[in-house]
This record gives sequence, C-alpha cells and structure tokens, in this order.
Amino acid sequence: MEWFWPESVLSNGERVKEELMQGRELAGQLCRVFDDHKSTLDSGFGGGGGGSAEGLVDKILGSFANALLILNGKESDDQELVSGDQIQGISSGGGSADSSSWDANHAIIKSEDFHEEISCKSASTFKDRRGSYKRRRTSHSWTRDAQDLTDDGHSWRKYGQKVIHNAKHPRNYFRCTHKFDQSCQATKHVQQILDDPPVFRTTYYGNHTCRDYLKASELVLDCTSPRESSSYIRFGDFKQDHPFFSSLTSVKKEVVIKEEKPQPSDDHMMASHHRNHSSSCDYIVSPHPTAFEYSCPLSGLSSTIDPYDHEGDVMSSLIVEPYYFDDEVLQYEF
DNA sequence: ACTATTTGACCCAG
DNA sequence: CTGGGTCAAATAGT
Repeated sequence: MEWFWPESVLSNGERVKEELMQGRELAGQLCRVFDDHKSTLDSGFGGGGGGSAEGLVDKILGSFANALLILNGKESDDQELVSGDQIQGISSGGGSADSSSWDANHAIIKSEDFHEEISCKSASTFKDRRGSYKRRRTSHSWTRDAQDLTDDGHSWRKYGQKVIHNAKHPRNYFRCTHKFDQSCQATKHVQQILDDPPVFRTTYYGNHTCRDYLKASELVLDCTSPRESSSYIRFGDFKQDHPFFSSLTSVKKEVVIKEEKPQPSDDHMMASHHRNHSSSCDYIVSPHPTAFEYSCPLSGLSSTIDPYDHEGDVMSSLIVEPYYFDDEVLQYEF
C-alpha cells in the first residue's frame, strides 16, 4: 500500500516531534496525577505536579492536535495551532472541532449539506426518494492502494455496491458508522483494481467528525524511559470523573474493529466487525511518513484534498490514529 | 429484537 | 442518455 505525502510534512518533522514529545511528557505527568489519586482516594484530581488532571488532558490533546496540524503541512502556515484551552472547549462542548480557526470554509460546506438534507427530507414526503442526493465533490478525496484491507482506524458501514463500467470488480461503498449519531460525513469506497496480486483501492471522502470514544476508553502509554515503561491509563475508569469523558456514558458500549478483509470471492468485502478483544490494535507515534502506511489518512496526504476538508477531526485523529515516533514510541492500546 | 448487509430503485452530474 | 452514488426495503446474522 502506499500513501501520498506532501513535502511539507517532511520538513515539519522536528516540530511534530517536539509537539509529540511534549504530549508524552504531559501524559507522564498525568500518570503521576493518577498515582496521587490512587493514594488519596478522596482527594480528587486536584493534586499532581503539573496541575489538575483535566488541565493536563487538555494540554495533551492540544499537543497532539498541533502535531496533526503541522502534519497537515500546507495548512500549517496560515493556521493557528490549537491551544489546550481550545481543546478544552472542543472536548467539553461535545461537538466536533468546528470552532477551531481552520474550519471556516468547511463550516460553509457543512451548512450547505445541512440545507441539502433539509430540502431533501422535506421534499421526500413520499416514501421512495432513494438516490435523492447531490453528487459529492470529487475534489477533496484521497486514495490508497493496498494488497490487504488493513484497519484504517475508523468504523465503517457498507451501504452500497455497484458494478463499475469497464471494471472487473464491483465497487463497495462505506459510510462512517457514526453518520447519524454524530453526523459524521466521512465515506469511502473500496474496489479491487488488480487480481494478482490483489490490490484494493480505497478512496476516502471527507474527514471524520465523529469520535470513537470507546476506542479511546483504554489508552496505553508506552514510555521509553526505563522507569516509566508501559504505563497504562485506563480512561474507562477515568471518565467517570472527567467532565469530558463522563459525557460519553450514553455512548453505546461496544468496541468496533475497523477493518475490511477480502473474501476468497473478490466482491465480498466486509465492513466493520465487532470485537471484544482490545489488544489487536496498537497505535504508535512517529514522524516518519512511511510509518503512516497503517494509519488513517490525514488531510493533506493527497493533492486532491481541498483545504476546507480539514474538519474538526482533531480529537478523533489524535485518539485513534497511529503514529510512529523514531525509536521513541507512544503506544495506544484500544 | 436489534443491527448489519444486500440489492434493486432512484436520482444527479456529466 | 449513461454511469455512478445513495437510499431504503428485504434479508441475514447475532
């Protein structure tokens, strides 16, 4: 498989490293806060060397968000990096990060889509209005070719399959599982383009505005310093006390594996599979572009992506997407 | 019973 | 007019 990387990402490697290192340091502080919390059960999250647990979480999120903004390359020049306070606003607001500075254009897009949906719904007093839609913009998409359909970090639901003219294999259409519960507009389609070896082309449209909270419910920080190795943070416990995570309790208790596996028959592509196992999907941090082969594509990976497509996906990106980070590793386990 | 997938119908852009 | 993207009823799976 292969991702298409803008040059600017490479030049920002050091900045990414700094941001991620800061995030790791803050995470370490958060670990100590939790340790303090354990030792003094009734004291709450007020202690800790670097401030409250909530504040630390906000800073961590801000660091990762900044790294992602930097990775976006061409947007990094004219976009303000996200501060911890902004992240806090995002997280406590319960919505997507539409309020961040980069997204003014996209807000318009979303507004248009909203009106389209309203008009469509209002016009569809009759039951059968199938196929009533406005064709997607073909400009902000990116593609990925792979011999195996590896996990891209998001949950998908198949909603259609079409035989494509002059194509040997049908095209499978997927939308984000959270299209309705979180209004996530991300879609993709997958089509086998080669037989031997089998190569599957995945085309992504739109960014995820959803947050797969449950994937983030258990976070593993693999600290590389000898005495801090493999520290685990279980947000499943933490969220009871954190205003952000406590707001997630209404989310359905399920863990989803986001992976399509080709069937022996070429046109049997599977959508999301539910799973109970939490260890089969480890996420790592790195600035090396090649290491992103197994990650979900960030905006800016392809020349076909429009600037306004950089939705408020900061949270979902930093939570679920894997990054490799030189020989230092931040490892998430879900 | 609930959720996901299948598949033909429908509609729009080119 | 045609190809492609989406909808939603029917069906399958858990």
